[in-house]
Amino acid sequence: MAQMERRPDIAVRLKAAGLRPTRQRTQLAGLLFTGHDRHVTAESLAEESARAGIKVSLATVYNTLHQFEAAGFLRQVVVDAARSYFDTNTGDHQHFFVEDEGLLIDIPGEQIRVSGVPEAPAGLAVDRVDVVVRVKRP
Amino acid sequence: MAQMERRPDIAVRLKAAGLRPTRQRTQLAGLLFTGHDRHVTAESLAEESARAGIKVSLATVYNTLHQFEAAGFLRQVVVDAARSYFDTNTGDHQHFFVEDEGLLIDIPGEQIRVSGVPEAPAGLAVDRVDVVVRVKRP
DNA sequence: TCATAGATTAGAATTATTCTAAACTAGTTG
DNA sequence: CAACTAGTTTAGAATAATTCTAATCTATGA
Ligand SMILES: [Mn+2]
Ligand SMILES: [Mn+2]
Ligand SMILES: [Zn+2]
Ligand SMILES: [Zn+2]
Repeated sequence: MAQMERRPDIAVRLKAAGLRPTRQRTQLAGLLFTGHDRHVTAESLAEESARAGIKVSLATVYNTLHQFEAAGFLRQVVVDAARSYFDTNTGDHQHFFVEDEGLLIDIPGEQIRVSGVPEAPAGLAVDRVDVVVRVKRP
Repeated sequence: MAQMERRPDIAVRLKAAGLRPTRQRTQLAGLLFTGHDRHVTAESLAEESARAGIKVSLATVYNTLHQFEAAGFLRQVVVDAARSYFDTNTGDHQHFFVEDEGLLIDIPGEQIRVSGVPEAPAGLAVDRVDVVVRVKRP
């Protein structure tokens, strides 16, 4: 869902995914998909919504994040045992993770290469290859 | 902590790490470091301990896993938002993660290569590069 | 054997997330 | 437009992994 810039467009895309363009979903999509790619947690998106004057419960933020993920608008990134991140960039790319700040930074997919991945164990197929470059203050 | 096979050896290594070789720590180390490398969760290790007749609380399992990690005997692997895995293989290697089963399988470090990792953002240094190959039933 | 710093533990607390079930609303139908 | 209803939102309860508390134990050196 690269450019979900315009509101009417948002409604169309939500419908196409079988999701009613409710006020909450439309406004959350507005935060998430207007402008550049972003990485959010349920908590961070809820806080941002509150600051933006969007009235939405935390339960709905969770529901919406999962629905957007199922629709392919978001993808989950597992880097921290404590909380889940959602990424508006669903294309092929990887991440720096700044552990102390809980901050994710994109690494373009073309830039990084993983080779020598062995064949998947019998009966299994590779779903995706995730690379996390953990960085710290030296 | 590649070979912690003998009990006397375990005590020595625990002491070297500033940890008293208590019954619980010694027995948990016996489970973890005897034989091949393994991947455990707090829950799985607690269950295994119970089956083995080791009397230890879940709180102590958590404490011990974290102390062993701090001592460099274990390392944490973040692959699942729901729970934390600990790996007795602290050397350079990567993982297959079988999502449906919650199973981790080692990929030797020499086998897999990551190239094109961009320079870390200003003020930060690369701590480690984690690769997770997520596999599924096709 | 004592003293004591360190360790264990039951149970309470915390935290992220999910669930429940009641109130609401978008979209359809008449 | 009014009525209907399936889908949605939400407060609050529930869950589950993990951590904390503070009371009881134990490894160890004197
Ligand atoms: Mn989920
Ligand atoms: Mn949790
Ligand atoms: Zn990203
Ligand atoms: Zn491993």
